[in-house]
Amino acid sequence: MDRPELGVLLSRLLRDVLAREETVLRPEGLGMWEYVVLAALGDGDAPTQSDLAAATGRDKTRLIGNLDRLEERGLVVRTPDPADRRNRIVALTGDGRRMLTRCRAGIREQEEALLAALPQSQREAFERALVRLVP
Amino acid sequence: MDRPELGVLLSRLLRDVLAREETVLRPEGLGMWEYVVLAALGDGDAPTQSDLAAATGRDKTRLIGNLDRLEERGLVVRTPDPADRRNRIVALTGDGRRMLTRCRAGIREQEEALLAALPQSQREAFERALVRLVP
DNA sequence: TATTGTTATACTCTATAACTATA
DNA sequence: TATAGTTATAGAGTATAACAATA
Repeated sequence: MDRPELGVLLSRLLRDVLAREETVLRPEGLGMWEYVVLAALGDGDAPTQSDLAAATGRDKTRLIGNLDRLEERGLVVRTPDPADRRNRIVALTGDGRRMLTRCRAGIREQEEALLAALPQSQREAFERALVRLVP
Repeated sequence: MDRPELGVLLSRLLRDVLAREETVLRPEGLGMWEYVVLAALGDGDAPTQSDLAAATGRDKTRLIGNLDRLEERGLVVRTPDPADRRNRIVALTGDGRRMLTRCRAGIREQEEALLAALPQSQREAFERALVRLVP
């Protein structure tokens, strides 16, 4: 098949997807990485900041600013771990969970709009292939 | 279908693709953007630096460092446009074209290796969908 | 001594605004 | 005056190392 290189196609598509996500997140005053952090917390397995850094593929030092801002806004809380006082347990607040639910719905809508350009069978193959290719 | 968000899937896949490209480009001493510039020149339509900036979606000021380095290595030449002396025509040299051909072949190999994980029909649907989705 | 969270520093990219030479 | 190419400066994002508290 003759087509542009994967790097070119994927980077352009990703730019489009991120721009669509931003139209959802900006009205909520949420940055991209802040959303990623909320989403990781919503998925459960990220008790400490170290775990959270690993789960989001981010550096622990870059996480701190995001958590500071999210905590200021009352979307997450950091509480010292009684078992090991070096750790700080990060958790969503009620507001944080509602924010996450709202953003996820908006992003899902954006994805539907984007993928609507594909015939159904091609769309399914695309999604399956993506999941299979991702490391 | 229940799957991770497109942004997550695409950014991970793109990271993998770029890492594979780098294994091809690094031995040639070529940076990612330098390769992008060579590829745009190889595709023909990019006479002036302005055109080249537009074709690669890059800023004209960021292009300059890449062109400087490529010219030092003898992979491209910049010649003043006799018709409008403000313009500088950028063109591949013989070495530049050979470098491009070599890198393209290596990158194509890497893509084949990556896509080999997919059954043939799914792979074809994936590639068609990608091309259709890209803006 | 090793680890968690934090702060500080430096380095890379990028964006913006000036500057030149041509038109 | 406007444009192509260049240079310089400042800003964001990232990586690295050092630090305090705890184990």
